[in-house]
Amino acid sequence: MLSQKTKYALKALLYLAEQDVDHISKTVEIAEAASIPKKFLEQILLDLKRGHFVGSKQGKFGGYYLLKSKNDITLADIHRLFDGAIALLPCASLNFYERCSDCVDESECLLRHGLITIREETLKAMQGITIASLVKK
Amino acid sequence: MLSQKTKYALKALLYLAEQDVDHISKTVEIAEAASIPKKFLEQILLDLKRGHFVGSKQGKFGGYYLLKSKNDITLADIHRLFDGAIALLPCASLNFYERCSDCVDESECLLRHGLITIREETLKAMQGITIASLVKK
DNA sequence: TTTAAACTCTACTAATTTTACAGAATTAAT
DNA sequence: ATTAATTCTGTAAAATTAGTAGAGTTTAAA
Repeated sequence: MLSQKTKYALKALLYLAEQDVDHISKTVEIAEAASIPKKFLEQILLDLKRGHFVGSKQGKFGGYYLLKSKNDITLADIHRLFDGAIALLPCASLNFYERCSDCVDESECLLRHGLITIREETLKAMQGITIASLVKK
Repeated sequence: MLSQKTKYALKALLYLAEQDVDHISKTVEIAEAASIPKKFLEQILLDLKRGHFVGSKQGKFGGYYLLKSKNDITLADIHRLFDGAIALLPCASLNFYERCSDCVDESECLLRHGLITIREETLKAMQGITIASLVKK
């Protein structure tokens, strides 16, 4: 399941994607439109900025805007940024690989192969969902 | 990601699937073979029993055995039993449906449609992975 | 009928993660 | 200077997860 954070991040990105290009959205504006606690959203937008998905303008009349094209922001990207691995176990993950501490021989693990298959399929599906595809209905 | 509980449940089921039919496995035997804390495993096996995936024989020389065919136990089943919904949000779930509290109009929600697509695809993938398919390499 | 060896059940606890909130610092426009 | 915004760090409550404890129940066999 997605965490609230990821869900809020997606809703914020959707809001930004719906604005005119060059429009700069204040945090409070996004928070109200998308029903997100403002202080929590501040953190999320900072994370999105560090992930280079959004840009910001500081100071008075500042705010946030999409940095990447909405076609280039996928559900997989945002999931990885906030919730981490797509795979069901770290040992089956591409970007968050970690060995299982209780695993004697990874190549012998019956579970791992199946989980890699799942990861490949869900990843493909999640990469197919972009902010753009969500916005256009 | 899978919880430890789900991972342990799968490992326990894999162990049971590898035994001869009619063989009854003691909890301690499974725990040692699959590196699972015994007391934790007891709970897990009880849950698997309540889910009708395994059966048990009580008393001396008792233990656990597969109740369903290993072809009929899917990753989706076990995920649902221990970790709940396959979908990324409750509002996109079949078996664990719940309305989002912050959602004004569900039919208008841009996120939900995409998440339903994802759920359909991951569910199909997870239903394709059975204990049998995992055991036979 | 007693004992041993197993499952069954409920409750508890510790650690971790999630979900925020608070407030000071910084930046930029007027 | 002042105002209005982002930025940064730290804190805290709530929920979840992972695991432990211990008493109870069942069954087989001596």
